[in-house]
Amino acid sequence: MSSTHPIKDQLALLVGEALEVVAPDSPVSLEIERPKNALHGDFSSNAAMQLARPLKQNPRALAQKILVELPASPLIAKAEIAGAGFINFHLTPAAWHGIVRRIRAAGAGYGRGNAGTGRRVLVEFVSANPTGPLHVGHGRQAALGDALCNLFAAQGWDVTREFYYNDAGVQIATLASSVQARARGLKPGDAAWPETAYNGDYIADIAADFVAKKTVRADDREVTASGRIDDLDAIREFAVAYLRHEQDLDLKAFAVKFDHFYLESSLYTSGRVDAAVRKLIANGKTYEQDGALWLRTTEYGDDKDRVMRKSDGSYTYFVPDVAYHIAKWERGFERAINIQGTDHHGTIARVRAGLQAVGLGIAEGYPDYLLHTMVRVMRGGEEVKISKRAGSYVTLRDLIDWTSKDAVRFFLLSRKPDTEYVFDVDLALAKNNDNPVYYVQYAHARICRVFEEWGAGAATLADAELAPLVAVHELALMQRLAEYPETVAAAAQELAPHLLVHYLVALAGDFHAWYNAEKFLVDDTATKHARLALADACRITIVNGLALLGVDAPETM
RNA sequence: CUGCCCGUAGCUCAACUGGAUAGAGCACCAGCCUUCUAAGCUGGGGGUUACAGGUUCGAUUCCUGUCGGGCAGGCCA
Repeated sequence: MSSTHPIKDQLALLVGEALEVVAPDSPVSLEIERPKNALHGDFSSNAAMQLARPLKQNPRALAQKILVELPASPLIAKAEIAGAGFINFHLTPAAWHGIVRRIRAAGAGYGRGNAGTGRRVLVEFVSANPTGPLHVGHGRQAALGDALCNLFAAQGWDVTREFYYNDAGVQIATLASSVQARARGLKPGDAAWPETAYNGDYIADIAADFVAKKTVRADDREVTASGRIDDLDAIREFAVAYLRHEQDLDLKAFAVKFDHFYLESSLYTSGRVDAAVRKLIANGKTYEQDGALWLRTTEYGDDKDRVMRKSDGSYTYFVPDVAYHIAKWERGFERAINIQGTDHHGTIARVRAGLQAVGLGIAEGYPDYLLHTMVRVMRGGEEVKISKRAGSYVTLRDLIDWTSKDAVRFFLLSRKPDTEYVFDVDLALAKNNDNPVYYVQYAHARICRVFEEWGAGAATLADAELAPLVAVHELALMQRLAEYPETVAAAAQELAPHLLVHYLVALAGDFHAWYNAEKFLVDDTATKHARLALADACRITIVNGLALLGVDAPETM
């Protein structure tokens, strides 16, 4: 287990050397931990406790032997045995000063790793069908997906962002007939208004532009309206392009950019769906019953077999999904991550079963899924009601307009994806410490302001002596800064961007506490330079962390 | 009824994936004060980690059951 923590790594090496003498043949998982209680030092090792059983020795006695063999190091002020057999390390201030130098030398590279170097991952997210503007749930996906991509890229992965959608299914047919009804002058509530139609006002906008023969250009297509109201195909094409363009604007406002748009219909036209079905049949994983074709998904842990091809000859929705994921695999993505709402969790077993059943050697558990729950919106102390039937719902762009791209991103990333989130619009607008985005961005702005006041650039601090950094707030801040790389690594590995959000809030808290306790621009030059260097390291880390979340770090606020 | 997810301070959430006395922020209480950016700062009270068992040196974390909440359970997507 590599920790990626600069100081833990060095301590692990030291303990490892001692273990080679004390217990050369007993492999222990060398983990250096940070004790919760400050009295237990800066770091601890439980190696002696792990070895007690296999070596049949008292853990405290083992700890003593390890201590004796521990190489001397300028990092360690004191190492002692405590509790059941922990070895606790108390570090010298100089050990922490190395962090500041390391951060300032690495700059934008601080926190980057190489765990994914040479590996390709495809992240599929948003994937909204073009039937309306993006809503806040899509916003959560967009924030999660983009942050995850940034995190993987920071670990060296070759990342592709993909948006998958259907431009030809039942929902799209409904969209087309809704626009057609509007183009004919009908409104929701009229006797002739189709019962299943979408009622939103935006449908009328599309109809008006279609009649006016306008041209719309989306990121992946361009269509000019014919204006012929009886041509449902033409209406469908125009409406799809129109709403794709609307979604592009939503995504642009949210600063999310996709590498590819993948069409479900292309899986049919390219023959991929048929090929996948033939493969499943040839492998004996299917059977006919009641006029339908079934897939034996129970062979792969599903609780019942699933219909692939309905008795009317069309495929159920997960068949193209299987074909799509075969394509992902064949395109060379050893890893695929899908971000979806928890309401779709039923598809996971089916898609994975289909991928195993085709027998192409696709890794078990491919693809990964990151599921998220719904988002509710509070404004003025009341919940903003979302009613799809009435055609009124809070769009992603509403939320961005009411607050800001940064607030929406930060807030939507601040909770574990699988817990329900209530977005508080008033809190997102608050300019005080209750607002976590403000709190973090303000820490950055404060540092920038101090440097402006000082009047020279951070580069002039290259040779700054850091010995004056010994105050408790300074040590706490340096400890926090040292944890940044492993936080980024964990957030990527566990598909958990919220870990980085919590980290940044804590880092900002450490900074503000220090700022409140000490003045930086003091008369003593050595102290001043040391503090400015630490502030600069803090600034670099905040900028790097916010960038991974897709949040800006303004210099003034 | 079945499957998946969740349950931690009054509220919103953490807890480095099995470590030592479970931590922050709101809110509450008590002081302080306006300084490089101000809309505050410092301290304090607050917990049987839903409940009951189990696994082991050690459990918020892993296993079983119960209770409570969310989402699913279509030849819909």
